[in-house]
Amino acid sequence: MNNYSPLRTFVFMCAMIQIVKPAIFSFRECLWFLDRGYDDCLFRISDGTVTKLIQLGTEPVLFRIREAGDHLQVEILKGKLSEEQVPQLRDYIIEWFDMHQDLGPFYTLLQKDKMLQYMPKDFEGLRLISIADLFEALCWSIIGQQINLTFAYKLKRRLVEAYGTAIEHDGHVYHLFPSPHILASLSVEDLRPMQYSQSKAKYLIGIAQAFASNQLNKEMLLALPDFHSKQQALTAHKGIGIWTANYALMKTLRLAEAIPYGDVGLLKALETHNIIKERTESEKINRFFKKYKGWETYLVFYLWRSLAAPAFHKK
DNA sequence: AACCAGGCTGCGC
DNA sequence: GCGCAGCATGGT
Repeated sequence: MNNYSPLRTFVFMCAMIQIVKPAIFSFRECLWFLDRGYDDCLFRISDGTVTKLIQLGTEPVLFRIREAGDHLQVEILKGKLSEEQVPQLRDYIIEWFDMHQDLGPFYTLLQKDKMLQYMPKDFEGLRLISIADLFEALCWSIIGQQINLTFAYKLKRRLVEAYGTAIEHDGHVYHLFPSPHILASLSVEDLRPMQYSQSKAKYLIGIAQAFASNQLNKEMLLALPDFHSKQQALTAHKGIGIWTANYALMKTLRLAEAIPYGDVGLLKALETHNIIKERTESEKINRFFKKYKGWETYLVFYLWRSLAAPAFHKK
């Protein structure tokens, strides 16, 4: 074997991965956002670490990330990684916390803005947390349509606990988001008892069927040439409007132009920062976002961050 | 107890 | 193409 690498073998056997932190990156800020008072069932935050279950091969893998000096340290708690899966998990984490971006230019823009110039200091190092799985992102945004987030997280938890693969570790249960195949086989009546509305249940099952029959997937979207065609590929499905499509394009493909227009959280934040007075001032909103070309969804994410309860706001 | 919530569809113009 | 009613259900 001429490609034998002692270091790589060592890393593999210890089931430990290290990722160097980029500049302007705060693991603490990212975890704070993930844990900002809601009850997300797809990871667990504790003592400055986050623990999550994912599926890379046939077996689920449970991993935990902690901060250690200038890098993140990833520990495998359950399951085995093949040698090819080590870099896959690395890439997954880098994508999850959007570690490739250089936030410098974004902060320069924010500093020019009287109302937002506090953000680079107060939210320093916060990254746009992504949802790598397009199916999960779409389901989550459909679940979140027109209901408050507390309730939305409850609905998600019921779905995940009923249909997602679960493993237990150290007294805690960890879940995978249910596969399209499983959700595609459900009927509306299966979801009604979980307080899903008739239409929401229908939309979710319809999207699951589109994924299960391979009419829709992330690769397909990536292959489309421009933003508009990606958006249309999504809004072609029942239950996906502009808001839902853009939310998914923001969280999964991390596209800057995927502004979730009409989002009540966004509108509220624009009001509290005196950027608009009425929620109907769409021209004003467009003009505002023009100043942030290339960083629109990052700005949306930071505006969402600004909505979090002041009690959580770090000094 | 009214009003709101990280909207969408279908209809009438 | 645009505006708007109707929807469905828990939170505050």
